[in-house]
Amino acid sequence: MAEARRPRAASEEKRRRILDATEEIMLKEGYAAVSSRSVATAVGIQAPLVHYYFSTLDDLFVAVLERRAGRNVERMAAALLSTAPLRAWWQLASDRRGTALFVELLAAANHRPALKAEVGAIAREIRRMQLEVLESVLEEYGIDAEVFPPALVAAAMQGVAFSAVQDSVAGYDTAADEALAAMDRLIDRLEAGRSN
Amino acid sequence: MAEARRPRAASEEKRRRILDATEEIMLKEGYAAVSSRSVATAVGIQAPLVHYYFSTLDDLFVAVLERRAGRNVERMAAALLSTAPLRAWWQLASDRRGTALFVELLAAANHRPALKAEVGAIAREIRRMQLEVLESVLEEYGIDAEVFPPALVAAAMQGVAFSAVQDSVAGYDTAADEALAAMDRLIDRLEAGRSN
DNA sequence: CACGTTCTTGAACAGGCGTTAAATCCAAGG
DNA sequence: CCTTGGATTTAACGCCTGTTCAAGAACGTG
Repeated sequence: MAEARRPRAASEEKRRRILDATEEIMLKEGYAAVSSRSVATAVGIQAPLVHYYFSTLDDLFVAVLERRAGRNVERMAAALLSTAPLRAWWQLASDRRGTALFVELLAAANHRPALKAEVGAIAREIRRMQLEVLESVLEEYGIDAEVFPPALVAAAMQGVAFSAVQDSVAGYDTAADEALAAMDRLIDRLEAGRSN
Repeated sequence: MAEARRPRAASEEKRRRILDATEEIMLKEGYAAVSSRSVATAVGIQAPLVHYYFSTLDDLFVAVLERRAGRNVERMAAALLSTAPLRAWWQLASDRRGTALFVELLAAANHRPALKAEVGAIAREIRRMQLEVLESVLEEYGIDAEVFPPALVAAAMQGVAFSAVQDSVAGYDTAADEALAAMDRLIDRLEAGRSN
């Protein structure tokens, strides 16, 4: 029995290029513009080759999400363990490219069950990590957990980032940059006054 | 020159039914599922008739947004003038159906310039109203405008509602209902402690 | 009833879609 | 050098798309 031959060096690289191109298209033209042909053109290959690497478009979307999410779960875990958890978390949450992509994935997930399941699993995992840390750390920040329970703080971090970044990226004139700056200052204040 | 004849009574009704069907499709299958044929089928007419009422799909999307937004601008204006502005605002912002539709419109706007312009105009108008009221009312609520300036409060109201409602509607298990409940209590507390 | 407008349809165009099957290319192993 | 098998392409399938055009139906008015 012959040894399993290793795939060519170029093939893992090609997977990466396909995922990169898909992200780019989602950001520039929306998730609905993602098709085997549009992705293929962007990469410089033929459409069926996309299906060779990702047999259906659902698989492709899920792969885009998983690559992003895998990195983000790690980063969030590291952020929450850092010496300034709120600041590190906020920096992650307010990433512009990530947020823009998130809007598309969220909307796409609404009518792609496989993607929706994956989004749900990742969202739950990340929130679980956040809540766990907040349980023990809110007090150090001097935040009254009666008034601002972990679930609300987590929703606020996520929500403010989402709302302001989305408006800022899209160019909607809603004082979004002012809100982002104020949030920066608020986080600074909280980190400075942290008791531990 | 003959007097301009009024359009038939049924035709305004048909416009409404087309817009209703479009909203329904956006909610159930996403904005990408909106097509002249899918809308026509839902209404029980032929595809070209959709174009008779809304000559392009862009026009249709913009009309959906405008109908919603028109109502919402009025409601928000009324809310901000009410005796409990934050509570009324929060009730509006946390509307489930409106939020779900908003995700779709936001994503659709990212690659439909005409829609994007309209979203921008409406977002700016609503935010302007909110900021104006917050300028004068934050103090009454005992909120330090140095720490929580109007822009941040507005982004937070919008963001928390968006984040929690979206997760709740999609069924993502992220303690969203807990966050919504906590926000309700927070608003209650603020309204109760209002000095005016 | 006849006219003119409004509303509605049937048919068609050119193009894009996801996906499959078969054929071809090409590099490495024996 | 020739076989093997992964990587890639060409061709094709049936279907859906936005939109236009011309024809027809339904209706209010003179």
